[in-house]
Amino acid sequence: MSSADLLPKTYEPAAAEAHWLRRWEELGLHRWDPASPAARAGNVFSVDTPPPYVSAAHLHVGHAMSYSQAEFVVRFQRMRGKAIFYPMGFDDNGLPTERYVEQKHKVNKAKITRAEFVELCLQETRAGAKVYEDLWRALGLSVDWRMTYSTIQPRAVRHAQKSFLDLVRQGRLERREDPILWCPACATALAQADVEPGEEQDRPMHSVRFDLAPESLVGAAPTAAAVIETTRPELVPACVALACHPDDKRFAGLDGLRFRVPLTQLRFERSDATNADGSIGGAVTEDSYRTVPLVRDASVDPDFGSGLMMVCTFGDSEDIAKWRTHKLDTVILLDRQGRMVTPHLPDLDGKRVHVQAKGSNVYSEARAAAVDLLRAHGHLLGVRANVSRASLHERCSTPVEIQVAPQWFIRLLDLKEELLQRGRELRWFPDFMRDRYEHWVENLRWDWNISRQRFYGVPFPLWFCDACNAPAFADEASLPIDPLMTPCPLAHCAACGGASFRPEPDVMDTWMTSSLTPLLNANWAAWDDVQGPATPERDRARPAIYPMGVRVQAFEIIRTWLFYSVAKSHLHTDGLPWRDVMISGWGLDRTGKKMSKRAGNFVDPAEIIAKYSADALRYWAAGATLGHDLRWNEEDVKGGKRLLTKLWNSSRFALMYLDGWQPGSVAEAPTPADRWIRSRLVAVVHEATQAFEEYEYSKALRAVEQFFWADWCDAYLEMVKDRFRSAADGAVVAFTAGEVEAARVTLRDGTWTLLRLFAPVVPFLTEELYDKAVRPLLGPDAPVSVHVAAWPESAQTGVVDVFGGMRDLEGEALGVRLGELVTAARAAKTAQQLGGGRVLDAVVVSGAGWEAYAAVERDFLATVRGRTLRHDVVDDGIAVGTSGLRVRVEVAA
RNA sequence: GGGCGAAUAGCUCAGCGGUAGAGCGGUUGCUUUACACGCAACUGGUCACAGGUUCGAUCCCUGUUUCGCCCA
Repeated sequence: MSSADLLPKTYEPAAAEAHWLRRWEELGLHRWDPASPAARAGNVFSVDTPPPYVSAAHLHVGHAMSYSQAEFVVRFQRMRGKAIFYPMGFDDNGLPTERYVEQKHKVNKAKITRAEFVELCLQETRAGAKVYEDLWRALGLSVDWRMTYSTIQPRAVRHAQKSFLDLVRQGRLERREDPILWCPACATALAQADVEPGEEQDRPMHSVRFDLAPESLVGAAPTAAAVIETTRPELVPACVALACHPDDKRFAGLDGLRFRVPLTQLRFERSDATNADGSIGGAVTEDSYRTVPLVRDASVDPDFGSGLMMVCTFGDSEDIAKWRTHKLDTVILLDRQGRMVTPHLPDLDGKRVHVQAKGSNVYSEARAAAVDLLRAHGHLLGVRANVSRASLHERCSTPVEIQVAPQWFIRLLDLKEELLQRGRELRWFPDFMRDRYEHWVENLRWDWNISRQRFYGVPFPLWFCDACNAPAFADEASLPIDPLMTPCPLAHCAACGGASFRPEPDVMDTWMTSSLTPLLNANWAAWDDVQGPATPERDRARPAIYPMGVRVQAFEIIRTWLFYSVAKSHLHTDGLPWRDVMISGWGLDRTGKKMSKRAGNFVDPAEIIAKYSADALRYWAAGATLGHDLRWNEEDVKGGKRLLTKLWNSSRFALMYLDGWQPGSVAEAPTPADRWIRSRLVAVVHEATQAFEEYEYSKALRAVEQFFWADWCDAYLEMVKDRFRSAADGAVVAFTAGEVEAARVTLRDGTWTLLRLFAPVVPFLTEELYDKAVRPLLGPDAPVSVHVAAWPESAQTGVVDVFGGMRDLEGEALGVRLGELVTAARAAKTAQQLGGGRVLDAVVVSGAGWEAYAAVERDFLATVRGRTLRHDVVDDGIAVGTSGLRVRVEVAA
């Protein structure tokens, strides 16, 4: 059997991909091996890759894109000789999972125990993880699946709790009653990250008159009043100040005065009698107003409305800022379900701020009632149309409110400078992403609230004393622990001696755990454990991989996942979590919108893989410039499929001429064509290497693909065909044995190098070709897989290991001339409607300066299949580049 | 309102101080023993707009407009 028969005429991706997935697993190619020479030498590339929420079952090609992009670099680094630590994680705790389970199982939280609910969450988590893992495997992600972690597993819980206790020990944690973002529908505190801007909606602007308090009227015009504009009239009774810009002269006369808050004078006296309409009876009387001061604050826009602004507790974060700055009173009118608590205003009391009407969250029964009251008492001066956006809880689209409740906070605001410095120490790819981190940290205004009033998440390792409310923290050795299941080990409260405790019912913000993924991968919590050979691989302490090599993620979670991770590593290890950060863009649909399950514009990656192969999908993903979004375009996936076919066919072609070859029996004598393509390949190897080192996989692929298609296939393979023809087969040029040998060496080494260059992006096809076509040519020491073969440029020496590793500039110049001649002659053939295979009796070159082209005459004739070359003084034919030469072709009649 | 990014061929995108590039599409040939998922030759662009710097600007600077995103 000849070696050419080893390659079937067509490539069958489905069979090949399934085969190699199995085989790679058997070979353990992707396993982290701490005992490997590279790992011992500290030559490690470790990857902190995003643990996706597994519960949403919303996988689309955008996910396939971003995970593939990171993996291109992983495969490159593996070939560069690095010991790879590449685990996959799944984020399965927190609110998103709860919401998903609630919706899918129609859970009524009143009718289910906490334990039952958590079990449902775990069940969905396992099912979701399976879907993800199947896709990641099918995509060929070279993950060490033994290292998989989940953020709800005991090891992760232990890390999150240890992190908590460590921060308690450092004095970084505080329990405070603070204004916090709150979802009235989910009845929990939220992180800034859980909030998204809503659509623009009609939110009318109400003009409300505030009268001067009589005691302020001394010396002022008795009719003076202040007018504010607000979209939240129901919060008027919660007003604690009016504010204007410090330089606003219009209000100069009002400084130091106080204003009556509308509606606060009303008193409702409940009577036992019931009114005729069934409402609760009672008389409304008037009492004294609550009054508020005027404060001056630079954040007030003097051009907005009347220039005077109402500060209430709390409508938005601007209110909180002014409340803090000016140490204002606190008046809370909303309960945790978003209902008004105004016992003195029965028309308003108990009314909900947001009614979840179908497809709308605009209607507010509280607002309507408040407007009626304001109007009835003469405080409403007008209503004008206005559109604006509310901040919504991204999981349920309920407008977010602000509540005050005791929560655990990690103090971060005093660390801004240090955290900015950490951001500067990181290497950002692309670099401009650094700005997003800088601006986020600079504008940081709140400490990190890590409390969530939910069920499913990492419990806080502590109890409260029933007598004095002092916290009793769990011992670090007892982690992981759930205080709801385990009684407090203390007999008496350290603060007051009390003997009874209650568990902290809240759970931690999901980022509290996610921010630990670098430490979790390094198994930080186990660094001080005694470990033996029996310690399972996934539980081993791995301080050697920390800090990790690279964090991979999308840009929208720089302010959360990345920021919190940097903060945690700074606090726990006084260092960076990783050296590099690689920020990817989004997968967009064909109209340029972000792809998502919710929007219904997603493309299922499994279908695409089935239709075009995983390699083809990866090829599409490789088309996005790092950090930029990529539109879905099935044509580009087809382009990937075409590339696979082209690679397959060109390798078959090369192999055909290497059949039965005894290398080295003749000394090779490279022609200009050989010298040109060899030098070009050396240049491309270097270009691709540089690009991959900078995480510029798309640039690397472009360079390689451009070379492969245009230079290697269209040019060089055509140039070389004639060398393998005998005179009987119609050879037009007689090449020497040394020249034929040179072509064979070029075909072998070129093909081998191209497979290695393409391997990170299209791992299956290149492995199949390597195994069937190239490996037999490399002898007994051939690597077991193209993916553990040495990258053609050494990481240590920078030397390219193919064709002597040096550029041949003279050869490249000859190649350019050859190319110009070939193009002109082909144009001449096309003009005469001659096929490429048609043998020409003569090629006629005219013009001065032919001498410069003489060296490429034989390669030229061989390429265009011309028997003879003739010079002519008559200028005629197709121009050769800018040389002044012209070319025409002649065939026998 | 602030920030980041983008604006280049019909489409999707590279490029980025010195005569504008690729893929797809379109046109015309070619069934050439690797490949018709191909080959050859073509087609196609005031490089958003207005100023400025420069011998020279798609590229640098300033401003404007439009789009996307992040944050107020």
